[in-house]
Amino acid sequence: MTTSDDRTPTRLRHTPSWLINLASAHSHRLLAEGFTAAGARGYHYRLLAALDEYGPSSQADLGRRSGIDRSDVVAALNELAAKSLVDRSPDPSDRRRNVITLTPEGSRHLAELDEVLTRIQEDLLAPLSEDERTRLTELLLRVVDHHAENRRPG
Amino acid sequence: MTTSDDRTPTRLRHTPSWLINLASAHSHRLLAEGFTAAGARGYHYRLLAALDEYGPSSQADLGRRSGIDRSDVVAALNELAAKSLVDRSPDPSDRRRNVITLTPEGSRHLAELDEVLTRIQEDLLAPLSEDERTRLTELLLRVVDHHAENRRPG
DNA sequence: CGCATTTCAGATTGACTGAAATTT
DNA sequence: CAAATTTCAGTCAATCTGAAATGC
Repeated sequence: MTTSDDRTPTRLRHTPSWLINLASAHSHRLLAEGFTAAGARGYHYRLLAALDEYGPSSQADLGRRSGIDRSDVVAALNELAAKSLVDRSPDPSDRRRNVITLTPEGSRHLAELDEVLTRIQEDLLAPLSEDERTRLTELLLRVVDHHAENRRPG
Repeated sequence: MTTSDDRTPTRLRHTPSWLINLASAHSHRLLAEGFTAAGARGYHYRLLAALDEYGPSSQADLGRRSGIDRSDVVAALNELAAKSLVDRSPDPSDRRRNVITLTPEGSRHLAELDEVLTRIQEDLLAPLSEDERTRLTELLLRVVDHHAENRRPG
């Protein structure tokens, strides 16, 4: 990123996909700073949040719920397990699977990251009023849901 | 990506940074498909658009205007020059610089990519009315401008 | 001298592909 | 047998860092 200042090509300046991308870049930078300072990255947060919300899960389920590719779930869980934030053990009821469980340290870490995330929202949406934030969220949710629906295999 | 279906962690489902990121992922995927089919990628479009709008420029200026790192400008221009979409020649008035110029083929290609981009907007914002699209654009523009301002050296 | 410009070599992150081994 | 799961070995685009060479 680093643009959309007054000299950005005008054809882009009002193009939704461009603005979304820029906004995403800003949000991404803020998140990366915050998460790095807390010793994590985006994939870690998403996996921990999914685990917290759904309880112990197989890696494939975690991937589906967090929107992370099966293959990247493996790598990110390796990192989380190395820090004892999750536990990985074979599922006795289906020996293809691992059961991933959030550890107490993992929960604590997730709480930290939740705070980071909350702080980032404030920062990211600073120029908008409460009402405007709500409207933006609602509009984005509809866009996102629309495309999510048109992309489910099942 | 691939989520925000009904099973996305609820703490994320209404989090603006998450929604922005998901929307960006969708838009990114659509753009990548469209641009790849046209034999280009994002950097190419941004450089061609900046050239079209500001006329012949140095690489450093192009980088500032398109928001692309100096170092990546070099690589992307190599690719554009190899396809004769831009011309690169030394600036006689400042021999540190190259002058990059859009060729007629480059203009034609840019027109193609503009069409792709227009089509993508339609696709991306399909679930929103005209009014809603305008509101979304306006809200995003304010967010983006806010962060752009707080990041200019000059 | 300090500064701007171009270039190269490299790293990182997020997203994704293909294929193998195992088990259902 | 077909299908699901985990894993590894890669690719790719976008972003950014550092350092060198050249010229202002």
